[in-house]
Amino acid sequence: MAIELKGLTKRKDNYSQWYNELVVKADLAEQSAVRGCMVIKPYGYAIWEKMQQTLDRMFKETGVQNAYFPLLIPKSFLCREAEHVEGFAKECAVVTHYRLKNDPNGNGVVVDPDARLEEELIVRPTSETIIWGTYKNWIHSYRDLPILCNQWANVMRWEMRTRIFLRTAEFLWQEGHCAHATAEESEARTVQMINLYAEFAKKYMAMPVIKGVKSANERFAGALNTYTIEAMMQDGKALQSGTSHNLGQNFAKAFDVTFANKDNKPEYVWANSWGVSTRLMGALIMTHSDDNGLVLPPHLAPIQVVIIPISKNAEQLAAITDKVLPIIERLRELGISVKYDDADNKRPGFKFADYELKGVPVRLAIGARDLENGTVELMRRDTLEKETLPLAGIADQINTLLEDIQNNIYQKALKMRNEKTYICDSYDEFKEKIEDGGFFLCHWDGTTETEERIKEETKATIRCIPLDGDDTPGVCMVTGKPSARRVIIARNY
RNA sequence: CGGGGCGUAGCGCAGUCCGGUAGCGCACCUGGUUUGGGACCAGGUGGUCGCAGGUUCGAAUCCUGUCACCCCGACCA
Repeated sequence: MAIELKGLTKRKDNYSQWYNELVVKADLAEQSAVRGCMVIKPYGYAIWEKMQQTLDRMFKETGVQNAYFPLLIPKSFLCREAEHVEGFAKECAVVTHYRLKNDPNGNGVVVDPDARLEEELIVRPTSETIIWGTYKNWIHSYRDLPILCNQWANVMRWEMRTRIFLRTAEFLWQEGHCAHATAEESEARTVQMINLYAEFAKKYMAMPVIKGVKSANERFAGALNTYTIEAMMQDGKALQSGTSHNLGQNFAKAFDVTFANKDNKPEYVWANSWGVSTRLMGALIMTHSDDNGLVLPPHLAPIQVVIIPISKNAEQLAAITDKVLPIIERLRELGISVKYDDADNKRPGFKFADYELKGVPVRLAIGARDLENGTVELMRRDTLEKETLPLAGIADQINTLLEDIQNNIYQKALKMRNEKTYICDSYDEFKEKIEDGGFFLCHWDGTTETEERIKEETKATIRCIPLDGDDTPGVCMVTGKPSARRVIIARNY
């Protein structure tokens, strides 16, 4: 069943189809000519930049500095940590040659067989190995610690199936890599960063998340422990939105990174890594969008206010512009990004629909009627409510309204998640209800076998063992064995 | 890699069963009228029908091969 809704085609039985179309129509991104890769278009990138700037600031407030490490990783580096190779080996792009030459048969260029690399290079799927290969040279004494580095980079994972923003072959992300003198310090940093991500999700993305620990099955390859934030999309599926890994001494041992402690005894360094990616864009889209398109949280919207003049002729437009300019000036003083769209080649109705599709939080429309009355029409994107207000003081009102919208869409997302979160003690009931999506708080005996069985029978996985909330013990929903506390089980992207 | 689908103008599609001048809607260009929710009228541009073979007087259509892409699985952030 396909329903045409103001430019979007929403197929009720296929959420991802709808999502893909929204991405394209809101001018965020498109498929590239390269398999599984994505072109992020200017408007989409502007949102990503907002996220970047915010996160970057938050990182730096905790003492993290930015650095950059190579794109290409020698194959031998990747092999050093056994679990790590195992986890990533199956999805790596490999550079084998360094030169092309003209095809002797005249068909363009071919790889020059004489230019084979002695050691193949891997396009980084993540940078732990190259970074620990480098840190070895940076760390000699406890005085060199901690090292708190972050890099903004692209990585590549040759996924079998890709989905725009959620799982592309190449994606943009930040990856933080810290080296510490003690296990306690490293664990504290790991937790600090997952808390930071959760705060970012809540305050900026208006997206509620559940903080938790991954089960052994879902853990990062080479980590002792993986912390995660899990969000719920509108179709009830979970989306892992950020992770922070306590790597213990695994990478220090693999790359032989030791330091002299205060007693001049050698010790392996303690490590953690943490990252979020352009997947957050997917999360943003799938958390807030409605049938009219994107709904952007004001804190991340590249355009927070759009002003659309409605005029019959040039003189009228000039009169409107006169009224609008002071408003723009005041909005900018308040730090609000505003676009005055006085282009005369699109009609107002088109602009209304277009900015709704792009998720601009507040729209002002001003025409002849308003000129007479000294008013302006304001529409808020989250509720689509329209109101005619006096021009005087409108900018300051908008300032408050933006916060209101930010808060409202968070509450809306939270309400949605709460309504689709169930406490469930019966496996039969679980199997039935999981079909409609949602988070299920269930007791689990903590074994990989049970987790695998649930996955096989229901396609749902343990998203995380929550850090907060009800932690009373019980018995496993599947096996009846003892359970330490309820975990979150859901189908996921 | 398995199962299903699809490939025809920038986008969305019809035409394929039953071979006979390449079509429609949107977009785009020109002119005019319009402008408070995706404007209207008139005229116009644009396609070696995914690619390669084959059958035929003649192929988008039939046959063989091949390559993309999409959806569902397996894998994963």
